[in-house]
Amino acid sequence: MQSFTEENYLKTIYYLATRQQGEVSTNALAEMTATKAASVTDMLRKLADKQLIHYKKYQGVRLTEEGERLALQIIRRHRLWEVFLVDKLGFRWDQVHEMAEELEHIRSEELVERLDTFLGHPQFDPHGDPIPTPAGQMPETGYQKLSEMVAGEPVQLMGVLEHSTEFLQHLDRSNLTLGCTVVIREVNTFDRSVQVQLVGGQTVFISYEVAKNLLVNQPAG
Amino acid sequence: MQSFTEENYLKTIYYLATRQQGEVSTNALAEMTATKAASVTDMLRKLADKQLIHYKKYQGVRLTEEGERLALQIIRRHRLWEVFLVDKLGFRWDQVHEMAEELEHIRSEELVERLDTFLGHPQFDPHGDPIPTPAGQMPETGYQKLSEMVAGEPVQLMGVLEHSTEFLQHLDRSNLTLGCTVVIREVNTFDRSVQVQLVGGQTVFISYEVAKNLLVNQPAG
DNA sequence: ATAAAAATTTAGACTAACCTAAATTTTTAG
DNA sequence: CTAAAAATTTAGGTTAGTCTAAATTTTTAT
Ligand SMILES: [Mn+2]
Ligand SMILES: [Mn+2]
Ligand SMILES: [Mn+2]
Ligand SMILES: [Mn+2]
Repeated sequence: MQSFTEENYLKTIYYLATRQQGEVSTNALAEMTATKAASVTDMLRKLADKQLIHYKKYQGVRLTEEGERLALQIIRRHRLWEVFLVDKLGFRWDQVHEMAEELEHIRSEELVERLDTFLGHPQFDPHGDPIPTPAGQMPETGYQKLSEMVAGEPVQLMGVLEHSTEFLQHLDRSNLTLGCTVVIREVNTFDRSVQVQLVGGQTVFISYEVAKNLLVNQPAG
Repeated sequence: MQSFTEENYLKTIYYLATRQQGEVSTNALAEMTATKAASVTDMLRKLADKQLIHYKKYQGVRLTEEGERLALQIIRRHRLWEVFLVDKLGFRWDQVHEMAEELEHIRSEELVERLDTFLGHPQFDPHGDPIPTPAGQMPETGYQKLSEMVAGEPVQLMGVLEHSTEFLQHLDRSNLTLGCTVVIREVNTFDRSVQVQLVGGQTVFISYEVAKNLLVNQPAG
């Protein structure tokens, strides 16, 4: 049985590990959890004692199998609750993250499985993130960043890498909705901004900062 | 902003205050919260500092208006989540209390009001307990204990005073469901047990221990 | 009315999760 | 290959919420 805090560390270690190779550093964790490095060290020793992470002093940290299973369980709960808040209660996709941060810690296997059934076994959360399986597997998506695509291709907007209210509302104002198909008209070599055309014909300018955080796939392949 | 622990104390003070006259005692709180009297004293000083209770050393405790408002807000959340778990997720009425104990602390005004709308503004939780208003008023029910009724009257089973799994499952096995109408056939003067007849004709024997925890009203009046 | 019993508070300590400042180890740059 | 910089850990504290044991106040019973 883990505390809220321990669960949040596991989730954060998972998150950072998927965005880099090798071990996760103490400083990176301190920044993400908005605490100090000394506090992180304390917690790492505790999680290592519980066999949830591999930890050698000064060498960074990596989840054990059990630690990863727990992290994915928490992410599963987070994403299912987000689906509930959007699909059932009518919240917007930019409003749900903070509530899900609390709901993800409600501990009941049966609750989360019944919620999953109630929601119709969704595969993705409102931000396009895949929902881990009950057994603790993260589905592969094969999505690519819009910022890495070349002009000419039609792509479908599938997910976001940034979940802040500001970013999501910016997409709403640009008429960029998850699932929509766009054709890449031009990639500006100077600032790496992208110009895309929506199915309706509207042209949207997307800065590199934004394109970097948009996940797409190619409907053809 | 209160902690989980402070919220639980407020709720417990409210609960004990409605079941007796006068102030709530330190020992009663210690028993209900499964802590020790010394710990309760610490917390009472803290809640008094925050003006959530009236507290004079050795004299017991009473909620302030603000304290009562908060207590009722937490009870409102608890009962709405219980309705959600039973009506939407299909849990039985004897399974939901522990989960609601956690869910009641999720802090978002908008969440609870959207949940209320989603559930169709229910007036009662799965145990027949009235749901406080958003403004923090506890609706009056006028229900009476089955143990105080006399033979001959038809009554409707409206609520329970005991929420344990064992008690609720006992009612299920006795075919006593909320909302059902029964006629009181006999009240045994020796052990105060009650014999009632269901609409289908079945006769059920109810011990005083059980009858004391059943709330009914008289359909006529 | 007073002594014993019960209830309550105070004193002093513990744990989890955090902090700052100092010490240590690793990395980087000349 | 070393010295400075950066990262990390250790040392020593803090706060919330809990505990036990001792002191104090209130209640009860002769
Ligand atoms: Mn989220
Ligand atoms: Mn999400
Ligand atoms: Mn309950
Ligand atoms: Mn209830």
